[in-house]
Amino acid sequence: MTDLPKTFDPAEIEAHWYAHWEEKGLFRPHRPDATPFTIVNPPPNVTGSLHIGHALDNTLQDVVIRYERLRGKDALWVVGTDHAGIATQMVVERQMEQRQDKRTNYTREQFIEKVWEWKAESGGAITRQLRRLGCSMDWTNERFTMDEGFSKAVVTVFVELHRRGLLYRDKRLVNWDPHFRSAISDLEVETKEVNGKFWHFSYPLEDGSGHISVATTRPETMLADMAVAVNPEDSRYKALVGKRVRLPITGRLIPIVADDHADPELGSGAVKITPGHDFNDFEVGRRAGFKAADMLNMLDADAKVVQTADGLIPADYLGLDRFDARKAVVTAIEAAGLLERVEDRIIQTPYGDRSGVVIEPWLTDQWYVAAKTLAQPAIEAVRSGAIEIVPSTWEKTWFNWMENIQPWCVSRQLWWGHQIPAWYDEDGNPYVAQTEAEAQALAGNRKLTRDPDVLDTWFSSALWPFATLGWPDDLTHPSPSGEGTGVGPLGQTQRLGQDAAPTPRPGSPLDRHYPNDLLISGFDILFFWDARMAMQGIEFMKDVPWRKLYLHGLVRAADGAKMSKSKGNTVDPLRLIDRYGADALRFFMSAMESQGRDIKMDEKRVEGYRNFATKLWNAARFLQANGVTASTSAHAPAAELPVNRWIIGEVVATVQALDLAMADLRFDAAANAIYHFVWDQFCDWYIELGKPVSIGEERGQMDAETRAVAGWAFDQILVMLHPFMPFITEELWHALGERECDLIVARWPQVDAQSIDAMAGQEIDWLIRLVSAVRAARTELNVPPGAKMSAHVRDADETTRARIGRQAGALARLARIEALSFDPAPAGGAAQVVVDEATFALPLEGVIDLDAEKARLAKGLAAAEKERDSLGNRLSNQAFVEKAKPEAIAKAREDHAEKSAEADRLKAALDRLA
RNA sequence: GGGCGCGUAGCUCAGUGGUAGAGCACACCCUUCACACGGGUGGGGUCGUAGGUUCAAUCCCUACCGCGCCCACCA
Repeated sequence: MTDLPKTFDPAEIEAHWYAHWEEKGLFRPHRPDATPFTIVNPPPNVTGSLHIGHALDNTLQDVVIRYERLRGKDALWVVGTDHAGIATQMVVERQMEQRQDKRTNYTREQFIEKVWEWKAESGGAITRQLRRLGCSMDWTNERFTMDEGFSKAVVTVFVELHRRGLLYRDKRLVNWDPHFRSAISDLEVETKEVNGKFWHFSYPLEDGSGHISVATTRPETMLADMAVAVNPEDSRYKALVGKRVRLPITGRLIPIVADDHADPELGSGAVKITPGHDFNDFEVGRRAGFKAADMLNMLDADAKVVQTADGLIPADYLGLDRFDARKAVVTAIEAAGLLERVEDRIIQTPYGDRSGVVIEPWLTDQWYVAAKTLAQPAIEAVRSGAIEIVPSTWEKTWFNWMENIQPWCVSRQLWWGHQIPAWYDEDGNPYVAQTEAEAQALAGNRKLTRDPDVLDTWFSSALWPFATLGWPDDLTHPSPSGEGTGVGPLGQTQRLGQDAAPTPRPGSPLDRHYPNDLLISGFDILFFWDARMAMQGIEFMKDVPWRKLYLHGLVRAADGAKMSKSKGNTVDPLRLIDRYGADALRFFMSAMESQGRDIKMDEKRVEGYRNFATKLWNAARFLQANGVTASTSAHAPAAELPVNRWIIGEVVATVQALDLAMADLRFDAAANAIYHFVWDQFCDWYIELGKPVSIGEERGQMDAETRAVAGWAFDQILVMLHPFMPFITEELWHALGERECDLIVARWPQVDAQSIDAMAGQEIDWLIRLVSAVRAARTELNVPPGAKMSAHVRDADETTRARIGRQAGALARLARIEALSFDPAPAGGAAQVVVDEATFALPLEGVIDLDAEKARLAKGLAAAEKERDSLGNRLSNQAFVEKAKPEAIAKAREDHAEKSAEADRLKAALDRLA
């Protein structure tokens, strides 16, 4: 136990205690017999650095995990980083560019080696930053989505999904990102509204009998048009169905088909069909009888024009960028006199969320997950309550997305990531297996080549809740697909019987910690990550990944705008930590988190919580100076003094409030409960009431009982506050005495409602109201703060007389009332204070401004009368008395009587002044 | 086109079927022996608008006005 320095330096404390906790293994104390409690951290990108959203997300998780750890659970917070396919490859490629180097100067193996080197040197900065925030993760089992065990899980899942028919290769339109030259999933496409044009073309009929008008926002695609569609009900065009159109520029002959997709209200009612470059047209094309393989493609991976299979695109178009091709097509159509008109129009345009370039629907072979099948049990899990979503408003969003889910494209044309475990023979038949040897076994002596693609990063992170816990090795039989199983090109499977479904090895981490108890995530990754974890978790573990899903909002800039690097309005959490301390930032995040709503950044408020930390610090200094030390018992010490019995009850009430708030994941309510207890009860009243009485010039001693109770109450404060402010509380915990354990693994206060003493509570409540009322009167009458006064009490009942006797010292110190008598006040002016049944007269002869005092009393009287009359009116309302709940009537009667009496006393006091 | 959320004190936000709270800001007072990153006192809101339900609405319902977000193939 050391004396606390006068000033509180968060930086020093934070570094010291974090290192201490981690070295001693206190983030994951050995508690094999305790109830497990598990959270997995959303693995941040290995390229990432801590932004304000991480600060919120991780603070909330740490609050929960520390709370559960203090409550004695076997609390596990799984941590690791994500290999972040595109993001990481971008970072390394950008570095290469700076050295006049590029990825394609290397073989795939060499490049991947470079990425691993990058990771070893620069990756994972965020894990150090999470430590600065105070996050108590289990670093001893830190994972990476491409570490050996995790990779095994990914391959196993891929092979197994394929074996179950839930993952397949298909040729269809994908969202193609020409910048990355890769397919991306629907979720990675952002639709934006941009100013565009609507071009109306006139297509000549083959037989020369006229023209048909079509309109498009993407003229260049006409080079690959394969039909014109009209609505079958559209009488204008019925006669034309079955005729053919001679396309301008290419001269291709294409049919006019009937299809419901054509909207008679829109444009001319006829629509050009480009099955190879438009999702709608693809479907129309299929209905018109085209096979996917026959759909014309006119773009390459860079979105430059290439020759279609029929060879009809004129040579001067080949190699043009898609936007140049657009201009060229329009120019040519116009020159041919076939451009009817051009309209300005707002167009919904798809962009790649990472590349920012316009996405091209492109016909390729990709791997798809049968999301629709996997979604069904995930829908059911929420519907049945197996997963509870908090706040529940998100359930609808969950259902809506899951119910309309499309096949999930999981292959990416990148180098960095989990390479797809599929091999092709010379005829392009795929063999999916865990290893090349197994694939070869399936293929016989055909020569195999491995699929060069990698998996969508979210495919692997979807496995996070179980693959970090030892899956699949900790299953009763390690490989769920068994030895040498796989699927050949014709889909022959060696399916295991349902009875052979592997289960977690009893007692293994997988067994103990799956399902996780809770997932905390931002709603921005609800579909990307949360939903996919639910789908994969249920499929492979036969149980939900987590019992509860808590979704929080975004941290916004002070003006309410979304923070983004491009806008330059980001707030760096590390700067806030430097300036105010991690505890203050964490408390801010907790106190502002009211179930899912966005949080607006308010630095003044962070500062306020830094001030709160300082307040706590100084309270500890005061206690220390008065010989208060660590309590020796978890239970409240025996106490006789009302003030001590009162604070014990207040501690218990605060624990109850906190437990309630935490059970509901009301972080704001929890933070506010402990904040107000510390500041408004403990510091403002308890410490003041417990201050030793000065005897003459000598400083008095705090009595032994109060020292014991203060020590105990402060200990409970430190424990309760620890989840929110781990650093300062740990520091003070040790500053106040020798401890058996560190605070991080201390014991959460045990609630004992018996400790609440109602009598003592009422007495201190009375005392607080009396002191406050006297102070208010003094201030309003401009009585000098230091002036000591006497008081004459009238109408005091036995209880009040007894309280006055016990609390004389407190009244002297806090209200500056030195002498109290039950004799009538002497003649002359006096301020009068009414508390309950008693009236306190404070003689101020010569000093008092009688008019001011009259005005003061009149104001109080008016307020009391107003409430009295309002309640009176309610009570005299027949309808109220007949229909209101009995409790409400009783309450109104009680309040009415109270207010009436108060008004009467104030009136009497006022009369005495007249 | 669907879905969700928000509009409460100057600002940022809680909240409850019985005439409203916090933090900051503001005003006045206080260098009182833990703390001026403090203490004390105080001012400030017809709880977006209009209807409805109810004995009673800021809280429930409806419509409207404003703001934000998500999803969706209108060429």
